[in-house]
Amino acid sequence: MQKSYPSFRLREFACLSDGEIEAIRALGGPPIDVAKNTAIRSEGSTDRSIYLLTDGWALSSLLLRNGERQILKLHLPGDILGSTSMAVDRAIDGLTALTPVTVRKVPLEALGALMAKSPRMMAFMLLSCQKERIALMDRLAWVGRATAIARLACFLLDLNERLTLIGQARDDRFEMRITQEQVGDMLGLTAVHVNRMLRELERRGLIERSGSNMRLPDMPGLRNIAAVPSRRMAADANWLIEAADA
Amino acid sequence: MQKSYPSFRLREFACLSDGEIEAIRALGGPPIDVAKNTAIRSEGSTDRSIYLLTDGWALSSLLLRNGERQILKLHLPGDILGSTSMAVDRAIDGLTALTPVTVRKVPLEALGALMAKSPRMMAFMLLSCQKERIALMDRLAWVGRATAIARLACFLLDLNERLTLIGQARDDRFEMRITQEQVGDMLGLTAVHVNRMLRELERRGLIERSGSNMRLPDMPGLRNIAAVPSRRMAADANWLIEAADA
DNA sequence: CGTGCATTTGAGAAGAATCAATGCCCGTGG
DNA sequence: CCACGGGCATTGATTCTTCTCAAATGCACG
Repeated sequence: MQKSYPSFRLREFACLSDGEIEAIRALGGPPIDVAKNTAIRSEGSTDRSIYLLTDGWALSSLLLRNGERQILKLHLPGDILGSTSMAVDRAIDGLTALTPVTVRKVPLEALGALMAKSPRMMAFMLLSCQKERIALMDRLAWVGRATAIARLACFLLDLNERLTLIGQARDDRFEMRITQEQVGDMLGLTAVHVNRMLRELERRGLIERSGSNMRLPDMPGLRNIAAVPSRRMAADANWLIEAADA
Repeated sequence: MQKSYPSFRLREFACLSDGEIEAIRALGGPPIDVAKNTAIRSEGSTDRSIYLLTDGWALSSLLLRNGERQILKLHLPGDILGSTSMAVDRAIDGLTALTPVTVRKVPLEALGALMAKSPRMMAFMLLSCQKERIALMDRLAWVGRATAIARLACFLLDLNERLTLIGQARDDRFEMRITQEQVGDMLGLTAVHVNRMLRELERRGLIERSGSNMRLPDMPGLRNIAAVPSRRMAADANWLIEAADA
């Protein structure tokens, strides 16, 4: 249970110094605990703050007029939540705690001031935003052009990879802290169909489950089903960082 | 047929001065003409330049391993193409000319230098990136949680709105410079089904077509079918711009 | 030991894909 | 001028995937 904001995501472009990482951490207000299944910030809210997710899983979602909901992203510790809202006057996406969660709030003005002072900081935010955009592109491709079982395979592979990075998965084994209905809302499927496809993956020996524990015993098999190659972002940000330094 | 890069998109956050807009225009190299259905830049290419779309329609797409393709965005004149690739070492998305197209190429280094010199310029890129991210979120929601006919309604409303902004649509009337197959690749549908749903919309009096001309005679009706409310981004970017100025 | 949420299962319906033709428009070459 | 071919749109018949509705099971928790 780490209670200080983890730096995984901040280091991904290797462009921030330790001091800068400390500065971001310092931006965050006191830790706020949010109970499971509670809104951190609701959609349409005028609270355009950004939240640093210190601990627990959260999700960002969007409501449709027909009453359906699309989950935009499953957020893990170290993620920066709600940053899209900097471009509009009301929060685009709702933020909900999936598990008990700890966040630190960063007012937009504080972020603005830091970015103004440090061009590298702004460059980091820009690269980070582009990276989120890529993640969305990938998911749009899953949802638009892959079968239910392929989407599920993509989801599990992606989740495993992200959890491994933050030490919440080992040997392709992790805890699923998300319900099948929520997975459905991420992938554009119903809970019932998610269930059937999970059982199908299990039957084929591609996953193993016991309670909320998940294991991926056959990664090549899963990758084979998944429609898209997982992409690794070896980010070479020198073109921007060096310019910002000059 | 405008051949200088249009400034619609550059003005959307009201944060760039005329001089800055001129500076962006100046970044672009000589106009490059690209024939219809030709790649501007292919997926996976090491060319990480950015392209300013001066004239014509283009699209950004992603190939899946199963041979399918997901179209990520339909680009109109004034759009900035390919900027996601700044965060990775190979181009994420392929760029293709949908009609005869004119682009101006901006090397990443030139963009980096401009952004380093002008924090407002970088702020603009950041806000613009967030806005694209929102557009992707909306589309993920259409594709994930709306029926075929609702997706089509969303698409037509969105296209009409964007075309109106650049003067290529008047009185909800515009030219569709995209095939039904391509629309399908955007919305996660087959060309056949796109056709059926278009005819259904026509039958219900929600659209009128003759050749490639499209008219939307019943906007309220279309909006009623479309699942998501169209969002307008009244961007208040003062929190960032003023900070960058200080 | 209920109570409430999540998962599981079944049966049937609906939505969209697939397969296969046909028609239409338009540019090209004879 | 007209036949021809290619790309796109249209249509029908059929199949397949996924949803819907409904009910049962299991499980955690007070």
